[in-house]
Amino acid sequence: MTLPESISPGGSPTTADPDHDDSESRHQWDINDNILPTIHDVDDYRDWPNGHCKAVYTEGSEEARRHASGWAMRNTNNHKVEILKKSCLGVLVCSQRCSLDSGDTVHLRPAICDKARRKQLGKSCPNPNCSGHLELQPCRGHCGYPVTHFWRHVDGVVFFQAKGIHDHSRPELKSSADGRRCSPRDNRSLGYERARIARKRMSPDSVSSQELYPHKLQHMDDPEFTNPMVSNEMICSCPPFECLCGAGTPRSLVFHHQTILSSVTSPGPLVYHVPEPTNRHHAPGERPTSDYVRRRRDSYLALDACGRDAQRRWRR
DNA sequence: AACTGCGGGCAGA
DNA sequence: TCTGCCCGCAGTT
Ligand SMILES: [Zn+2]
Ligand SMILES: [Zn+2]
Repeated sequence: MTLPESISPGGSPTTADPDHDDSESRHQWDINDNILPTIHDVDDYRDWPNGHCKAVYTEGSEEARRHASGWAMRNTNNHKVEILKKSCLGVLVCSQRCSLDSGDTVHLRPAICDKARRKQLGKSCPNPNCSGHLELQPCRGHCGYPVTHFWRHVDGVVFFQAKGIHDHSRPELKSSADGRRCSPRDNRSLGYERARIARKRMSPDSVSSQELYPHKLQHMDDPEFTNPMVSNEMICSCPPFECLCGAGTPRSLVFHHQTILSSVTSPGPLVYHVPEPTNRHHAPGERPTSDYVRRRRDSYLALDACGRDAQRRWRR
């Protein structure tokens, strides 16, 4: 497979370092393999896996046993008994994409149950100063389809594999969604009681703070990954390292994304979006590290075929 | 009432 | 054949 020339920034070397120890080299298996390797060391459970990643858990992990995730994942028919498959439901957002003065935005957790989810849609935005309603921002993180999670139990170990990069913000955690479900003040239809709603404060867990980010490169597999370019306003699938400087809104980068977004008719992974020059994602004057260059290239490779399919679909 | 997993069935690639 | 997705069923929380 060949890469577009422009992915290689500034003529930097793009040879991969075979000794580099990352999750991809640690997990040489695929969830569909007939024989999975004997596992010696396992991973700590993570709420927010993102990107094409794998993990091995023990059945001692409550979350792994329940096939849990921070993302709202619903069971889907895999036509395979051994492998449980789930797909992402996305996130509930305000139709007006409102934000508080603090910059907080709405990102409620979609109900897993179809019936319950239908009831959520159309309810008023929890922001007292907003007349918007809740709508579902679907996940299109895997070739235009929802991100999928696969779970497989073999001899007491739990193999986990994810496919796709979520193109939406994180929904609130299940625990805080449960809390609101049980809270009587939230059980009424928001259409009826606007006055009381207006007095209600937004639940702190249903909003996200947009802090200022230091110049720092972060991998999407990082448990603490937060990409300001993946927000309700902006969709960017440039994988997997992005600079978090300036709260993700350096003017040129935003302009670049808007240009890209307006050139496609349907949202989805924009895998051929190649910011140019690549070191725009770095602190001014800093060269991209060879690690950055290598992993960026690898991630483009991983998404290459998938992205081509998606682009083809959109053009029709 | 909602969550979770299962599996039949259908459609499109 | 593979994948996405809809639907209903049943057991659990
Ligand atoms: Zn709103
Ligand atoms: Zn998603």
